Amino acid sequence: MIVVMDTRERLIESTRELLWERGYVGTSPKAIQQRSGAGQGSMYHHFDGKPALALAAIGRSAGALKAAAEVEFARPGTVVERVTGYLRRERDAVKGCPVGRLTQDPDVMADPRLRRPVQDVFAWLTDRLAGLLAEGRANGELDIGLDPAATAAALVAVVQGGYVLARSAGSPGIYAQAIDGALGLLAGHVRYPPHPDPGAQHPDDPHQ
Amino acid sequence: MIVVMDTRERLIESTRELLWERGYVGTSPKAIQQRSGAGQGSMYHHFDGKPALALAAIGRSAGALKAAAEVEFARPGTVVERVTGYLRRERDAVKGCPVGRLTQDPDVMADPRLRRPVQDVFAWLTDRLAGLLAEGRANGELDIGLDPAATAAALVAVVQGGYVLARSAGSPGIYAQAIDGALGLLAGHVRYPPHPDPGAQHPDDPHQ
DNA sequence: GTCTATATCCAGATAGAC
DNA sequence: GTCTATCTGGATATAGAC
Repeated sequence: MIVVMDTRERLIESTRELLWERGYVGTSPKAIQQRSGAGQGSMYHHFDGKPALALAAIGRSAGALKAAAEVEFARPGTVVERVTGYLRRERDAVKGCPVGRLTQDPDVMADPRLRRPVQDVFAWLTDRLAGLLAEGRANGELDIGLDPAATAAALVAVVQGGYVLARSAGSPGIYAQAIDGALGLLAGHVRYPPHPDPGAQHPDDPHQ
Repeated sequence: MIVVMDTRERLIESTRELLWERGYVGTSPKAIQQRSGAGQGSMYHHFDGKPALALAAIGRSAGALKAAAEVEFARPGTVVERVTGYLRRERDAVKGCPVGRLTQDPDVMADPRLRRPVQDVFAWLTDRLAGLLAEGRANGELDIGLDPAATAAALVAVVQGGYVLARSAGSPGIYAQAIDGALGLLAGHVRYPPHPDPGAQHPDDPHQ
């Protein structure tokens, strides 16, 4: 299947890539034009300027992050399996997180409109994960003493910090190690089996 | 005590602050001159150019990070107490990590000389922490099943990722929560008491 | 919608006087 | 050591023709 992108679409995708690779401060209109193949006039026809283009690109990256996480969270399986799926999801660790890296961009953080999608997606992510952990605590899978909100924040932080370590090392090994460490720590709070939940399909217990 | 810095010193410190606040790409020679109070000619007399100035500033930030961590690691007390001290050390979470933020700077990562101190300090930090955790495992304080290297990577990642979350939220609460979560997870692997170590002074057991 | 021309300002220096 | 002058190029647009 060949997907032909129109100019507007190519501008947004090129901006997304450049924000990921070089950040907002490090991305120039000229670089966006060259990568997208659009001319000067064409770019300013479709978008007011660099901030408007960045807003479209950032919104899209935040949406993609949310969707990719939700895929893992919504899988069948125990809470621990789904959390593990999220943490072990394939990522290009050395490339870093397209949303997380924006928190280091002073001009993004200074502009409320650019900052909003970044703030919102991390708030959503930690809340969603906290809900999942609370579910695991309620069904007996996880220790009653485990704080869902704090644990969720820690797990999201391990992913974001894992990117930092992988970039500093220039290789993804330390990212995988950090995830392993987090799962090893979590394992100390897992109790089997979870209580059966009539509303859920469990792969090991498919009511056959 | 009044400390008078000479021009060279003010240039390095100003660069350090600007790299922290705005990154390498976002920091211009002019901004450095204005903050340091040095003129154009003065700056280029003391340093070859922006990369040379950044190298001095980054080396200093990396050294400061290492020294601050070592203060916590070298305190008296159990391994868990010292790891807790490191994690709970006062940090301006919203400002972020002066070294970690450089991993998002494409021009820093692309220059081996600028990148080296960043890479080295994170490698040192995870190794140092892994050694401490191995010590805790050996003296019976920590579960035998705990992987020191992976756990160390996870804990360093929680700190770095906590900064990302705090910056995204614009407030330090989520950073503290992530640290709490990590310590809560670690608590599931702590066994008391540690074996007595004749070479160490323990505050709860001071051989009085 | 896309193109080219033009404009202003800043980045990042170099040169030489003092 | 510090100052001012000067330079090349890129960032970030705006204007108007096609």
